[in-house]
Amino acid sequence: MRKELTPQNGPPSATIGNGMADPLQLLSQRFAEAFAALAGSAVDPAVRPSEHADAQVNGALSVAKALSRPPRDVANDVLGRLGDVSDMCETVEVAGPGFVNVVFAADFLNDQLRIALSDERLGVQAAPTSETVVVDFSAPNVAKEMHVGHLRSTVIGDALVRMHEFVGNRVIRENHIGDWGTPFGMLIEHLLDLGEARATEEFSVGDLDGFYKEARKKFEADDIFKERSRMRVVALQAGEEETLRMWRVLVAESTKYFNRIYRQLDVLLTDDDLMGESTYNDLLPVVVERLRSGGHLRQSDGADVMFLNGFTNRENEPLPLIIRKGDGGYNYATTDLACVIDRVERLGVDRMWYVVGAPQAQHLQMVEAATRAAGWLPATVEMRHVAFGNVLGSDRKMLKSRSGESVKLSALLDEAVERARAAVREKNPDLEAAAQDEIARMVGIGAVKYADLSTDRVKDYIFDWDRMLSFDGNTAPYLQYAHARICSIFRRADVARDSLAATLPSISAKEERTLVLGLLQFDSAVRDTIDKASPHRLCTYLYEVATAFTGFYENCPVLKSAEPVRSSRLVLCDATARVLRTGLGLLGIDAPEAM
RNA sequence: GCGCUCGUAGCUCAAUGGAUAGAGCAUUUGACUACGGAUCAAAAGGUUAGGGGUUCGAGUCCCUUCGAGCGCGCCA
Repeated sequence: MRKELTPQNGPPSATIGNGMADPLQLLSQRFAEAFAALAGSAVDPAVRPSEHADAQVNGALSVAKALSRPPRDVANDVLGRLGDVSDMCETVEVAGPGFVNVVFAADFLNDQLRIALSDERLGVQAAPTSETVVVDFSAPNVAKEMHVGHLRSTVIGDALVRMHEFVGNRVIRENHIGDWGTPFGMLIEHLLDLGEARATEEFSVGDLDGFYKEARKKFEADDIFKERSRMRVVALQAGEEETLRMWRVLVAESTKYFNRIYRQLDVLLTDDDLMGESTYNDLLPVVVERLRSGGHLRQSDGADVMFLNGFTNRENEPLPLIIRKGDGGYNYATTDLACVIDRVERLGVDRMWYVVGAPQAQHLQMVEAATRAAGWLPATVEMRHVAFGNVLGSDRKMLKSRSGESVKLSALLDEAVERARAAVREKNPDLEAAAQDEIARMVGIGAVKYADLSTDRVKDYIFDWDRMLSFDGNTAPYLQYAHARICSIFRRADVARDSLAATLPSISAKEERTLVLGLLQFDSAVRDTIDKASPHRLCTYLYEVATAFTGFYENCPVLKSAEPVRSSRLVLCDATARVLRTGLGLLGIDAPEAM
């Protein structure tokens, strides 16, 4: 069976988040003082990774302009005010038009690595204050198949949840499933026609699209059925008990199905995270009443609407946000407003992140504008659209199955595992069948997730089995392989990884220093990824670590080296494996110990 | 028509306003009886869609043209 679905970080403890930072940040702090002394005000030293050194400081160039002085003079002046940095730096020198190139002292890097390794979070600092973050993601529809369209929201949202939890924020996952609205009249009537037993069976084999399409077909072709459906919607909204019971059957069967997909995908979502549209029904009249009493509602073509500054329709007239339809019903905008009230007033959020496709941008902007205007969303609370692009086929059009339909998520994940299984069987035929299955699952699911997470989320990406399952390049299998290789070294060495706790790393070769410098930037990588809500930044970082490890592995023999080098290198191996495993874990991807 | 997003090597993708725009694949050349060959090294490949501007410095910011995708009143 699968492992349990708990996040990997334990509860905060005294041993984590102990204030260490990556070398570039520490360097930045030192330079900030020198720049402030020189310029008379706070200046960002602009410390960056460099191809010419371990780090470069760019601040002198921008300051020079303001001071009307030659940049190199300013850079030299800064160095003069820097004080003694020999504890940290081996060399500090002005280069080019006014850059300052810095090479760190090996002992300093050794120390920082030792500190990071004593921390179960590997140096990643806790959020300054623990914030309450709602992440709204996945959101499939009841009685409908989950398809590739749900992949990105689910995978990206899950990764962001894991990262927020990792840095100590209080995260509330919200799965805003589509469990209400006019289609339920037709779905319930179709359920009645089929009989519950048969309908339940259809759901359990995962053929939800068939169920939905049959209902839709009858609705369009059969006026009597259509009328029954309308009446059923009225009964549902009126809370008629038998109707509600059948509605619950539909929801329960659907969520069972969603959960199967979520376990298959290995994401954290459970029934506890369900916050369907129906959850907010009682709040909808409150939304209207508050807006009305606040003087925010206007009448337009019989509907209650809000007009918000800056939104116009195709005739260049003010574009309304429809709060209550002409027929008295509510639509999704009203529900989204209720969501904001719930999250702010009941949950006390600091941040709301909507992991929703890019086409919803205008809608979410209007929801934000409306709730800010109504005074429900304080300026201190962040509302952020974590937008993403489409999954495309090799033809650069929306990914479709051969028959032209959207691809079922379950079928796609099955295929991923099957393809991974074939690769594992071919490459490592000695593995036991059970191990092969488990590794195939980790590799196949990991490949799909990583392909989705490793490119800038706002862009479309092209879905390509061969590329995502390749062991070369920026892929999950490559990172997993690097991790498995390290585990193999320890098996051969017959050294327990935790026995190295007292061993101090000692950098000598340049490949070691490159690797260590990379490992020490885990903190920055994670926090930058959260700041930008861009998982691909963490992916790029992990790929760079794996690449640096490959360079180390090729040039720095581990097991063949004499002590104390051997032990020091084993520490670097252990550190790399921990960063890779933890980093992949933050993306929701497992790292097998052999593959 | 208005608005949003995107356009980087043959392909797929990176790149906090910083030095010579980086990777992988594919191509070409080479290395080693191997701490896991699922390897490594090297070469070649670019007017960052075009044009203008801001800046000491622009793939990145602003304007504009072209191209692609998506939104724009009672579905969600």
